[in-house]
Amino acid sequence: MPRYQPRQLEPKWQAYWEKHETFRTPDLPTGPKLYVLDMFPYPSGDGLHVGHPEGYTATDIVCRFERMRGKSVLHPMGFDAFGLPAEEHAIRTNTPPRVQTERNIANFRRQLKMLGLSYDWNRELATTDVDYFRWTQWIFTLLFDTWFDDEAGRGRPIAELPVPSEVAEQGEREIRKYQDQFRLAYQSDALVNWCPALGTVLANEEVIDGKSERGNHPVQRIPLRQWMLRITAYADRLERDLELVRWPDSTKKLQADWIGRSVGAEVDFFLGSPEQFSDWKSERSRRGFPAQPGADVLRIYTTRPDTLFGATYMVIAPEHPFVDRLTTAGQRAAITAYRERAATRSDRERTEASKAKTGVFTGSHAINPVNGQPIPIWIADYVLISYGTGAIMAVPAHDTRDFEFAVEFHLPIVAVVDPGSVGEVDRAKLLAGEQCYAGVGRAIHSNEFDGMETEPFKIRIAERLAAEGIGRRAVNYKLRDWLFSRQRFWGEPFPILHELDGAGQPTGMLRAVPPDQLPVDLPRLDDYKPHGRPEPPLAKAPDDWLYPVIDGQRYRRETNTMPQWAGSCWYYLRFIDPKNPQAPVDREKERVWMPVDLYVGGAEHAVLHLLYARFWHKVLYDRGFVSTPEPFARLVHQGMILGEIEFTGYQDASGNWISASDVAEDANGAPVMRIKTPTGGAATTPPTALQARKVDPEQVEKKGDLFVLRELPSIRIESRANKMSKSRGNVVNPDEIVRDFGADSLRLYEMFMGPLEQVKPWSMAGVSGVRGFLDRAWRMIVDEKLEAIALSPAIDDSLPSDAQNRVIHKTIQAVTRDLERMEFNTAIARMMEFVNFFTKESQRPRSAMEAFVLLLSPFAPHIAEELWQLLGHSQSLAHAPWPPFEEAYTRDTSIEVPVQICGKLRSKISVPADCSPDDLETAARADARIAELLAGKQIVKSIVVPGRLVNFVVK
RNA sequence: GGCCGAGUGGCGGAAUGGCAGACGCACAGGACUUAAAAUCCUGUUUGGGGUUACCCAAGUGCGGGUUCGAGUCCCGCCUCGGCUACCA
Repeated sequence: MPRYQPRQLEPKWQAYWEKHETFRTPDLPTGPKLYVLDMFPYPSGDGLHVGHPEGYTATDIVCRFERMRGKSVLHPMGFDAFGLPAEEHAIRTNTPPRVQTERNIANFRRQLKMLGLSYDWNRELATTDVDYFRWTQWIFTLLFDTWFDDEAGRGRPIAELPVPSEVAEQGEREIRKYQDQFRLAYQSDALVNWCPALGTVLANEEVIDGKSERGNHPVQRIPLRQWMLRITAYADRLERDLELVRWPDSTKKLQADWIGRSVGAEVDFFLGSPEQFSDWKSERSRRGFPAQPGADVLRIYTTRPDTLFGATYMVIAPEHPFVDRLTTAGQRAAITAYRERAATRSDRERTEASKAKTGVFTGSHAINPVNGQPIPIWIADYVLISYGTGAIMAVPAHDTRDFEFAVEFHLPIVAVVDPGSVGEVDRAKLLAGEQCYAGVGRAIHSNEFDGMETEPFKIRIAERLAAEGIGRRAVNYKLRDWLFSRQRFWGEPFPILHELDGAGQPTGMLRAVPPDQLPVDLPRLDDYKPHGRPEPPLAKAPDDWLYPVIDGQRYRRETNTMPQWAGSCWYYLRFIDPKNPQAPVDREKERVWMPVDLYVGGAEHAVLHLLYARFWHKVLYDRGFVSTPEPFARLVHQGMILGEIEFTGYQDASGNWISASDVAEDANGAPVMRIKTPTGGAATTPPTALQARKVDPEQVEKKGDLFVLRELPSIRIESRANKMSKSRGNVVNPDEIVRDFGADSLRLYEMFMGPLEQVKPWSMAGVSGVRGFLDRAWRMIVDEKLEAIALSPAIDDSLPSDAQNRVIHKTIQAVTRDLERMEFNTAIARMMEFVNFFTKESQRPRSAMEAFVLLLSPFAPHIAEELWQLLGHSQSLAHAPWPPFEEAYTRDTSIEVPVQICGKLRSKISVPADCSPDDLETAARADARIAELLAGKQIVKSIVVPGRLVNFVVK
């Protein structure tokens, strides 16, 4: 037999690990703890993708390595199993979504186990488990029970919310209504993205170009009662605490940009006549800036209060509540038409039309508070109702959007910032209103502020506005509250009850389901179809589910369900204590295991999942249920794995090759002839459609930087790796790789492809390459010529020679260091060098082979266990100590040092490793070749770097 | 448009500012074999020179700069990829 046969070996060891519970993690760590987490997968019907094992193998290697170094490792896996595909399947087949979901989970579990990942499967969970979502619901009730105390900067129980006495006097129901306005989970009538085809409302981030992310269906905006989570209350802390975590800078920046904190000022523009303006101003001076703007002003938000003198018009969002009031009779028809169009216009249409600004004059004016000038008020959809105050002052000279709008509608442009001599700005054009400049400079046309630099001016004018009661400093965030409800069946039901009156009508009073009555399980339905109305499928539930009676009071259950994000917001906590019936997680266990020390997952979750989870974590922290301010101490993103590199050529309808340099893409991304219009004018005929053809690598050759057809070198061929997709037919299935090469080869290849975080193309030849390495490693230890399994005759109990010791200890050192840095590809290269060396050795000491097997084991655990057993061990190596290296053997006694003349390599000398700089220089001068080249030259300078090089600078 | 990342042999990639191309793939030649597969050995950046050992020159997307010395640091571009998009 004994060739290396992963197909027999791998199931054997997987069964062994399972039987011996090799990777069971104790409830509490027995040594230094390490919590390593993968982003758990959505169990789709397609099964695992080769992208999954990339991150999973990386974390598995870290876990196996650290276990051997004595750490108590928590390494769990689960499934993010709510979601639309299962529900769509349920609708098609009229089976409960749970059925298909569990089938998919079983397949994912099988595939994950097939990879030999060292999870503690006793901790497995799915977000759809009733025992799990019971606590998701419990956390929702906690959000419902929490308000954000701005002064303390943290969430507190709603019972501690100060209630104004005039409210308290009106009794219990008024108090509850008052409290409802401050809860972190609240209801709101929001304009939502209603997708008729999916029968659900989507979050903004699930809508791409006006189409649903899933299915690409059209989306409309309609108002609907929705559950919202007040994530904006935590915006400041979510941004600030990014400092506490070791995450990629790019991800931190993405989150900070998404939160989008900006500091500026709110300013009130007077809506009365110029004659009343001075009265208004003096009244404001007396009474100060009101917390809520009255009807006599239009309140705007700006980050550039220094440009107030350049405000030549104002714009309010089409949805702004003042639109009706500000519209004059003559403008009414135009305004109404514009508002209707804006309401029905999808985001896609807005995007496409973004080149040209649109808007309508209301007929009204407001007065610029700094100079008393009346300026016109317009409505336009480039101003968003949901940001700031929904109204802006337009400063066309210093804001590109305002500039485009002003040019379009011939509005005045007044420059108030002198850029001085900034590179690309034409100062004369700016002053003439022909160019826009958004940068900083020195104030002009700003009365007594002329000459001030932008930054001090901002501070000065803010003080002035505050003193005069017409403005105040303000902070805004791009982040919006989180639209948290979905009109679907397959999600966590909200643990919320709507109180009903005697006639069965809602009273508007809410209560959370009491904790002892959780979970609220999903009811069985006759069918799972959405009805095309924005009313959730749960409204079709049987009455005994829908209308519970508690303490004699009849209620209607909330019929919305939570979005898929909910379950992934806290799963990392449940893994610590997955079976706890009393609490989401035991506090003592939480305290010792948290935070997650290493979290690995795709960069596509850089914003949403990671931001939502941090938000929930902070609420749990404020309420005393977790002990760390941040959940994920360190984050790493694995890079995407692309398909095999493909050569693509293009042909026209008659089969003539078209050079890739002459190919462009049309609006749909289809290849067409590039239109050459030397004058830059628009083409009159539509471009010729082309066919993309896969070209055999044999027919292609490299010419300079490009690839061309071998037969027809004038034809350029595209060479690139594409995203794996069903439609392209370049998806690699892990089942096939395991079948053909083995799980160890798949693991090893995914790590050997390149740095973990980089995007990399798949290559089947590469997989067989690492398989070749495992074959060689096997033959280094096993005698494969024999029928029975036996060690290679080269293996004995001798002590390693000096040369062997150097290889052994250098390899241990390098692999250990690379693992600590998560540089897996170079660690594998070092092990390959080890095998290349030792297969040439006729005497292979057992101790050396054992050290190698231990080094290999985190990467290729099955073959390593098998070899470990062959080397005479009866126990799994999973907890064997990591081999140490001896410093002395990692240093060579004699080293080769390059000698340069004027930075060019001219010779190499061999010297003792501890050679002094003086001796090194002497040895370099003594080298025959160097001496010859130095003869007759004057040495200007000698650079001697001990152990590295010698460089002579000569004239 | 903005932000982030990446450009090194035929390919994936390696290189604390110090010998560019480790390791693997692919390819070529050789050994073993009746033969093939498998395996083992040797070679492979480009151009030029030499009988061999070898020597010379150029070379990490492009153009500058810092330095004794730059794939690596700085400035300015180009190309590709990802994310994002009127946030006042």
